Amino acid sequence: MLAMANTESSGDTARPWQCYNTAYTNAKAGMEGVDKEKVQRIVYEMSKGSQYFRNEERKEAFIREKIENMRARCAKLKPADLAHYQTVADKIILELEATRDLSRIWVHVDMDAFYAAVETLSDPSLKGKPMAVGGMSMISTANYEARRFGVRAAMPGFIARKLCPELIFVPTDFKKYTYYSDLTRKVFQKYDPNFVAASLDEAYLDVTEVCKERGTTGEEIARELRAGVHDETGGLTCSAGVAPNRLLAKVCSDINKPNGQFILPNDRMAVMTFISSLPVRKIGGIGKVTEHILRDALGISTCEEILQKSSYICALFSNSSADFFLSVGLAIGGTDTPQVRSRRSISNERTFSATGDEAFLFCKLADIAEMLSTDLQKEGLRGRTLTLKLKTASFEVRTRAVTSQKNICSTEDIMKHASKLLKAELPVSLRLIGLRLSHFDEEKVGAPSDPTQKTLTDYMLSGDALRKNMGDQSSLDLDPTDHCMMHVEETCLSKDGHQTSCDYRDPLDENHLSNLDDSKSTSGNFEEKEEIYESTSNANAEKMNANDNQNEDNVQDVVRPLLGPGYSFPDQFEGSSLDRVNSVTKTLGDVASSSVSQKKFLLWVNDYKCSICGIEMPPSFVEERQEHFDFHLAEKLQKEESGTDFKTCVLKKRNVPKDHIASQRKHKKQKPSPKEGKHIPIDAFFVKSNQNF
DNA sequence: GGGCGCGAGTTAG
DNA sequence: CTCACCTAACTCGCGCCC
Repeated sequence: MLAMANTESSGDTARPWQCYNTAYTNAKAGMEGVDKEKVQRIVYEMSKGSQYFRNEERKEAFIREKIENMRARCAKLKPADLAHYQTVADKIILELEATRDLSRIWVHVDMDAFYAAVETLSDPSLKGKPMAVGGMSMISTANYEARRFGVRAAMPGFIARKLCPELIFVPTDFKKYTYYSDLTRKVFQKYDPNFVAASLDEAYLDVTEVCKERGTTGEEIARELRAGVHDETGGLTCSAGVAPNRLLAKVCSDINKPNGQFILPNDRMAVMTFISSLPVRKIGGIGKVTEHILRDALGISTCEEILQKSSYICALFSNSSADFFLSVGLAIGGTDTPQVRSRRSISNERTFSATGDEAFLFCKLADIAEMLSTDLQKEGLRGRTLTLKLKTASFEVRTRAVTSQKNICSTEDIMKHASKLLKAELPVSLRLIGLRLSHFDEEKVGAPSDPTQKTLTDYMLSGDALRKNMGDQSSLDLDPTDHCMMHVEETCLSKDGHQTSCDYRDPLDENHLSNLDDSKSTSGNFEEKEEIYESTSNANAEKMNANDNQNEDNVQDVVRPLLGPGYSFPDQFEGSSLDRVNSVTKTLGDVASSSVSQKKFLLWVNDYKCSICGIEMPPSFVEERQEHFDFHLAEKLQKEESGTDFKTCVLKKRNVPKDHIASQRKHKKQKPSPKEGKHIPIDAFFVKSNQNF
């Protein structure tokens, strides 16, 4: 964050890096004694000039402006206003104080450099050497040896290597961490059967009862528990914080990291002394932006100062924010029995090298839709609001949402809405696409969310990161689903999920047209909905299966005749074999649904626009080959093929009675199809193997 | 003026 | 040799509609 006061002459000239602070230039456990200035300088040198850096600057400027506004508002406050806000603050403080509960003993357990420690356990030769779990583009965790160089989680690997050239990179192995996490949880269970798992390597335990039963202290319990974790896991260490509430316990577990513990007694005086000198940044929920705002707008750095400036807090922030800040100042946190909060949304996103190739983007979108659908089915969730997230080549993030009348969960339904949203943004050059589903079906509320950490790790598991870190070969056998949460009953579960989802989706499909009409009349969200029709004819599906075994020799042999003269063929498809053709005939569709092993092949058709291998085809191309599009790719096919080395092909086909099309067209803004009735336009379809172009 | 939908921003690891 | 900065879930505030 910018250390300089906003109005002062900028220090850019002398030491520009001092102004460039990212999340990971902040001190973390194990980073004491790090040459912070040197780290900052290197991070700055590596970053400056990049699109990422420019975007960071843009964000910073925005925050500075926000702070400037707040300062202006502060300056305008008259003594009478301040007196008013002081009474408001005092009232809130009294109310909060009344809720203070010092009767519970909470323990926050945090594994030390968890992923790195697990990796060292399975490969002892790593011991004592600086090591990071992750790859060149992102690091998940660094061990303590590496942290001494300033390397830490959420830092891009190439910067980490610059900071520490000796750094050993170990790829993420989620399965392993889940296994060890389960071992630690077995230990937690003994002290609090209702413990709250915050992530794979963190948990909160209410040990009040255990302490009573055994007539012992939180300190003793923490010691015993840590020893238990160490034994059970065969050598992993953890740190613990013992305090009267979860907010404090979390802060405390960080104090004597690694392999240590800190106890804050259940005594108001002790608690207040502890909190008063604590920097606000140490509090969970206060990140770099909030820290910046508190410091530069209000001159607040420690928790004590929150209370001292409580009138300003109430004057500047919303009720809920003010409540939060004041409770932090009072060191009041959660002490209740953990209410298992059901998740509110579920999402999936992927980063790739920035491109404006629409075919590629739709292909990515389909991948993400499928992954999201898989996750939804795993959890048995359906939701109404779909949000598309985009990150442009310049790192600007956009989100676009739609809320539909019915709950959705299938890949098709997701794509139906997602492709609309994406289409509206074209043309754009993107480096990330994500999809989120929220607004869940009420009947399914209460499903406990899996607190498993799915953050940096997931990125490491995604094809993109793997590809970057390893050769093409190795990513072939990496099916991301392999690494996903290992429920023991996974297979049965996912089957059930599938079944149920089909059960309720199929009737909807039958009513598809009327559904569309309904939602159209009741909601303005789907103006162009009429474009999309699906048809999943069983006859066609069977036809396809009958021809399932057909083999093709070469991508080029299939595609070249379709391209006709005048189109060049990208080199990278040279010699690719079409060994997994699974459609009826040698049509475009076949090519599309084929896994072109090792090589990415992509075909996209949309409103008479068609591109093959990134080459855009003229409208006549599709028109001339109309018969080739007359096929369906049944979902069945996807299911059968999932788990093989290629992903999926989604086809949206317009296949409705002529008169219906005509009536729909009336509402359409775009120009009607040139040969109405004869044509069967296809909305979009995609294919991919696991490779980059 | 409450509820809802959407978009942006924040946090954590 | 070079290149390379993530992902999930939440919260807040605004604008719209009844």
